[in-house]
Amino acid sequence: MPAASSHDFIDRCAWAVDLSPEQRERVKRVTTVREYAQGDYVCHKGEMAEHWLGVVEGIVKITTVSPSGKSVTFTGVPTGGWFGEGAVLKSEIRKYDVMALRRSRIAFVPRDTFQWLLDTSLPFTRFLLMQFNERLGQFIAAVEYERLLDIDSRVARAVSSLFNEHLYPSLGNTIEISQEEIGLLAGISRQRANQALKVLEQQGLVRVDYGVIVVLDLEGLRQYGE
DNA sequence: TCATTAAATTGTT
DNA sequence: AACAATTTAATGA
Repeated sequence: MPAASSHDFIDRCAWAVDLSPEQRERVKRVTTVREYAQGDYVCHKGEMAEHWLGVVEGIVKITTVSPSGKSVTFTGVPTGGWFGEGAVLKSEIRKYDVMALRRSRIAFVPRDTFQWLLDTSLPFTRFLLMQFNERLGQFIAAVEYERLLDIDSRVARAVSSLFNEHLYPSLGNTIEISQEEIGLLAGISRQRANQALKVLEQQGLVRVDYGVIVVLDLEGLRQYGE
């Protein structure tokens, strides 16, 4: 079914540029793409991980349930981001839930192909190492942000975590995201997201346009509230 | 290119 | 949650 042209997004992935034509061909052949509506779950905690997942278009959020029972967002993953490598690598179950914040298309790379790339491509292995390192950084930031009760700070974190030049290189300093989606991401109401974004805009950290957020001071955004 | 309209998003209560 | 205002995108003259 998948004509080569329908999987062109593979060519634009940072981890694919250094693959051999044969490797890329195999990836394109076995990769499937599924579409999800807003609010749909891409995968659930506890499921066996059979695929490495990429956001072809849209945005998803990765959440876990804290011991106290409340849902806490680990991070959002925008277009161009890949996730789920941890569970695939170790043939484990998913450690989190993944929900689409808007209509999104998700790519599924089968586990055996993922393993094969790891075995045969040094550039791919390097990419994965980088990805793990960046995610570790995000995790550390998330642990700190857990104790931040201030809503404005949490929104600042949620937005700044979307801007990572290694994990999501295609993003630049602008992201198309509505305030409702910010609310979903940060676990707050759209109204409160609107309020928080105004505060951040007044501080000169972001510019809020129609359906768009432009980051003016990424470092300031990351450190906001500390 | 401009005007009209519908849909999405934002501002406010 | 509801409503009004604003912006965008699509349509057709």
